Amino acid sequence: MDPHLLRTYVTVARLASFSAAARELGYTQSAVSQHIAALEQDLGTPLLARRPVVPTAAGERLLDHAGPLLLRLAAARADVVRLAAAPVQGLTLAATPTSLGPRVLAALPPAGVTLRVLARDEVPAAVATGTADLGLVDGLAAPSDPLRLPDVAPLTAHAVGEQQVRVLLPAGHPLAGRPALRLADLADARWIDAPDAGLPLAQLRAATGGGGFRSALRYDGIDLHTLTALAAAGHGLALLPAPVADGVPGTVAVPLAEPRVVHRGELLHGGPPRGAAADLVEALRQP
Amino acid sequence: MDPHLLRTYVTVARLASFSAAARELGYTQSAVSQHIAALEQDLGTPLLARRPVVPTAAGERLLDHAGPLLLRLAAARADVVRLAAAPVQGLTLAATPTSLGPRVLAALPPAGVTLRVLARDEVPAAVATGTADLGLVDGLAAPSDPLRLPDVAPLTAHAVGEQQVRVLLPAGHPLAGRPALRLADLADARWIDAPDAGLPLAQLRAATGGGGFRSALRYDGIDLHTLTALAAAGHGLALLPAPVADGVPGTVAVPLAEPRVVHRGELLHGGPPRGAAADLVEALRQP
DNA sequence: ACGGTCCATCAGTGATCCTGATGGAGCAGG
DNA sequence: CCTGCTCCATCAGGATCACTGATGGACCGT
Repeated sequence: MDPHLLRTYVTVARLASFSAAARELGYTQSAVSQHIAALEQDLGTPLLARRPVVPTAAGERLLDHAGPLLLRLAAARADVVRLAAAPVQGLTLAATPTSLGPRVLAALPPAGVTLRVLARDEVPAAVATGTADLGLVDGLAAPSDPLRLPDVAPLTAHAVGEQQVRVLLPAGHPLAGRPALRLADLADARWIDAPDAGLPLAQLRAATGGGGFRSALRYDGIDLHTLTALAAAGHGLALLPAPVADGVPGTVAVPLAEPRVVHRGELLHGGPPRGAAADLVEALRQP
Repeated sequence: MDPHLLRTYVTVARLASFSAAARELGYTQSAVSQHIAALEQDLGTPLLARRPVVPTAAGERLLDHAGPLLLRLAAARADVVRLAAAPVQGLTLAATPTSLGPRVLAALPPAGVTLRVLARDEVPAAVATGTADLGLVDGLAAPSDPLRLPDVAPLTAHAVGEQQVRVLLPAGHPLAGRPALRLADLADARWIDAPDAGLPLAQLRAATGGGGFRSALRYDGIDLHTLTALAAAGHGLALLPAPVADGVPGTVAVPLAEPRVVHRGELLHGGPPRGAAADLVEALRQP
């Protein structure tokens, strides 16, 4: 199970074509065919049905493994090389949209920062593969409970702050006048499902133990302004950290009383941070 | 970064010797030397100091990655092969010592079961690599919260039961008469640190947010009888699921009132279970 | 000084991995 | 039915790679 073979396998499966994969990878079609044949012989089972090119059951299973595997491989390489390479100029920060609270923004150095806003799952990957020097992720968690992150590589996490959670209601909503809300009261409401922007409904369902939380609209983007505008227009409720939820025009942000969860931010890095990254880690570290 | 090179690298690092690694892997010393040289050239940095053979900083970092990486690779292979191979005769079950509650024991088929009791981290690895068909892990968690398991591979988990948590006190302990205990009251007590037997103190500290929980004795074994005997003899307190803690001679098992955690068991499997494994999954599945 | 051990290096060879060419299968159009 | 096209499998050949076995230099204990 050579990683090269694995890589050509996933591109063949993705493009559903041997020849297209060969073009993309810079091989001849012959080489790709041999790669797949070698993999199938090694594993003792067909992985792809030909004509049309579709993964078999075993092939599907291999696809589940191959992505994380290749990611980890890239992460290992990047992590080791990072130690050896010269300290980088500048600082690349990968962050989820809701993780950029005032405290982080204040601590950023005045120049030389590249900021890439990514979906929640992509941040650890970016840090692991060295695409970013540091990562900022956030999410709902019980107080002083670490976030559950996909472990693509051994990353170090520091808590950088916990913020209150607010329910974002359109201004005219019947519950808008309440001083606080319990999540159980809102199980029957319609929610915006925005997995990439930090609001996966599945997480809410898990937190409250099951039912409810129907989705009114699924938002696959990442932009928070759009998300709050959707909430203001009555397309569904949203659960957001206080600094993001407060002051959105046309909405009311009501604190969440129950369950006792907080919006927690964590700073990720691979090896020991160096240069500007080290300064930022030091500045943001929980006192 | 060929996995073969990675494999010889980890064995060289483990044995601190090129020649010993060559013997173990069935290579010549020359080949091992070339493997390491190839890796170092590929990554552009020395990984090992020679004479004595000790990993450099970059090498240490690579070691952190290599283990999980090779594990995942083996897991991917096993998972795919499992789908293709003939359904296994019998059933191999990997379990932590505390995970074998009465419900599980009752559901086991009357014959043909191989049971391997392993440390908590080794169970997912055993299931992923196909050493076991099914895995049973357990641990403390908030009610209806999934366990945090090392994700060596995409495994499927089913909850199989939640049990009350008891503090195991020696019979003469001053707190033995209490109807219930709060963990915060016990932060200053001495605990048995038994990471392999399912009682890692680090987990307790995390659950209560920090301090306390000094360790009186560290128990590296896996055997529960020894652990309860240690607790009875006053070598420290232990936190155990009710079915294990109740009825241990010379001890009193007091329910834990605060924090509200349960002892949760989960059943793990890789691909879709087949044969006897499928029956057991069906029988244990939470109704 | 001298074996002994250990790792690095080198030459040689068998295996491997590519490319380019060829062939068969399926498909659309005539 | 035949033809032209696309797609994948297979084959032959050549460059490259990965091993072995031999040799050499560095260090260690005697």
